[in-house]
Amino acid sequence: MASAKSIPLSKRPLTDSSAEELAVGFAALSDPVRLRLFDLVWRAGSNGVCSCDLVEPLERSQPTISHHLKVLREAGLVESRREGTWLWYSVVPDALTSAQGFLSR
Amino acid sequence: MASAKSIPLSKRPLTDSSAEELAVGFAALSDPVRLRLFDLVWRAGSNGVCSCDLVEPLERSQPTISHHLKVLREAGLVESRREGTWLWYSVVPDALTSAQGFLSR
DNA sequence: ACCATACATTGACAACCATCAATGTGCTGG
DNA sequence: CCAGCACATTGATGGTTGTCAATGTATGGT
Repeated sequence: MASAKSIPLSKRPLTDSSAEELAVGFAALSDPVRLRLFDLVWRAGSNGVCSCDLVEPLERSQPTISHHLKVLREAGLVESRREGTWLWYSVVPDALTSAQGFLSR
Repeated sequence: MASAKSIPLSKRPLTDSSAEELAVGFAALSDPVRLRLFDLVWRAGSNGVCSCDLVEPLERSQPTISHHLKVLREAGLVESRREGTWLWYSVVPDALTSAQGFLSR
């Protein structure tokens, strides 16, 4: 007999939970300011970028940038490392793999 | 002299307008219900799927599904074709290429 | 003409979001 | 210990969003 489990994962529709997980990632990238923010962090590579260098190019207040970085962090897209007074942000490795997997099928 | 124009596009940070365009696409995919909706339409292939078959599996009211389909349509991700009383939805070809391009660098 | 079906639109409401000024916290140098 | 810098948090505000009940519109059959 053919049970539901015999259907390959890729042939089954999105489960509620994986849709939820993917949506969190996409939501983090759904704001233009946050996208440019993520782009700047990404370009900085593994060294990362000091958040003090992110306020001016995005033309937003410091609290607003801090808020967006928090959203990106809680979505698991970026992480931060202390360096004295400064915080250096970098992209979490493989943070985008599930999104990439969904978009390219 | 080296002008800004000599820098390759891929090496320059996201412009405001392309960030806006990408954000619209990601925003359309930032809701779990809408993601599953898009997934179902996608799986239907070029034939498309009747929207009457999308209400029940997503456990939302008909107006809610209609609303989400409108969001996906206005984001340029899906399109609809009339077939008598029914509307058949399908994914717009190349709708995801810019998003894919951004995510895989 | 009438009715049923498929889908869209409206209106309303609670929840969420982007933004900033003001304030708080933690670190460093003197 | 204090002054200054980097960054986070709070509170407030105007705008947006997901949802549904009610209603509207279009199409097809009888």
